Amino acid sequence: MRELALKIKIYQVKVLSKSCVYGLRALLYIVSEKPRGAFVNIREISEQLEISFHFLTKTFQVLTEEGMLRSYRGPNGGIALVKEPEDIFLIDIVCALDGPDFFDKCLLGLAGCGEAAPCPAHDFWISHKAALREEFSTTSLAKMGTKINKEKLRLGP
Amino acid sequence: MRELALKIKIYQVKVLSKSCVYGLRALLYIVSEKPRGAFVNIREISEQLEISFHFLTKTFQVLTEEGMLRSYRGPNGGIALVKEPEDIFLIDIVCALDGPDFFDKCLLGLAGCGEAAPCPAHDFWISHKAALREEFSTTSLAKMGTKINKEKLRLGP
DNA sequence: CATATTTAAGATAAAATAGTATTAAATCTT
DNA sequence: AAGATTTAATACTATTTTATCTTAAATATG
Repeated sequence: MRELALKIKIYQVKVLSKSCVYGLRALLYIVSEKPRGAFVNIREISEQLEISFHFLTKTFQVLTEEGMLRSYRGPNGGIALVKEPEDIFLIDIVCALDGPDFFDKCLLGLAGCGEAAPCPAHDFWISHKAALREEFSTTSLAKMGTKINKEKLRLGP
Repeated sequence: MRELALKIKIYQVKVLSKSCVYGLRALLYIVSEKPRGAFVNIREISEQLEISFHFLTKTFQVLTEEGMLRSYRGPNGGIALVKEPEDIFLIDIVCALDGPDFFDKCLLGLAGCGEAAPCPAHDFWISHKAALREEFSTTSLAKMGTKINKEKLRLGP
């Protein structure tokens, strides 16, 4: 009897890490659903967005270390935004969770790629990444929160 | 004596997988350095671009399975492009190695995100990913090869 | 003060990705 | 035909990312 080999390939292209995506969704949830400066229960967020509680907790810990969130233990505790939503931009969250060089490095991963010694993809890639960086740098949590409520956009399943 | 804990965080944002980047660089090397249709020694490529020989071999195997390359064993063997460099586009390589949905899915990873039920990032993300897809779809290996030679662009260290 | 609630921190496990090594098969050269 | 060269295929190891679990610390409440 011959064996039938079936190979299935799972494709995945990453742009942002899971941690980063969870962080973005969670903060968008907070600004769109909760009053300003309120401490929000992590468990509630994890249930609403169907994200693992412990994983989300660790993600928030990074943001707390970075000074973006403050945390409060005990009953009615949780996490809260330190700054006003107008002053927090998407890029801040991405930088905190995925590093400062988001869309800022060579597509081909060559060290020192730049005007002086460009890789073949340099000039078309640089224009797109600059545009994306601009977009992320100028879009605040407040703006997104308003948009989410007005257009009834979804953050979870 | 107290212990001094030093935590170093390595940041990495992935756009393309290593395998995909290696594949792109390798094929660009072939079209910019070698005569058309020639069989190119994998070892040579790996040494020129400083990529692990075995890893590159595995990457080429995928491209061979996909029908983009043909391979030839034995002395003076190697791999060669099946189609003309004019007819191979960057997106073909990316699709073969990183999957067909490059820049084609929701930034926040929400299944079914689209016009009907968009996530908050949908409309600004969609325009950029469309532009990138367009760029990758219309840039051929031949075009890149010419450009690399004319502008003396680099593919390795 | 005791207890319940909640985040913090660390340990561990699972999954995905990247890299290495070994053996087999095909082809050329002599 | 024998041996050398080179890709193919498989197995193994290491690293990184993601996810889970457990314990500790802080806080509020009765």
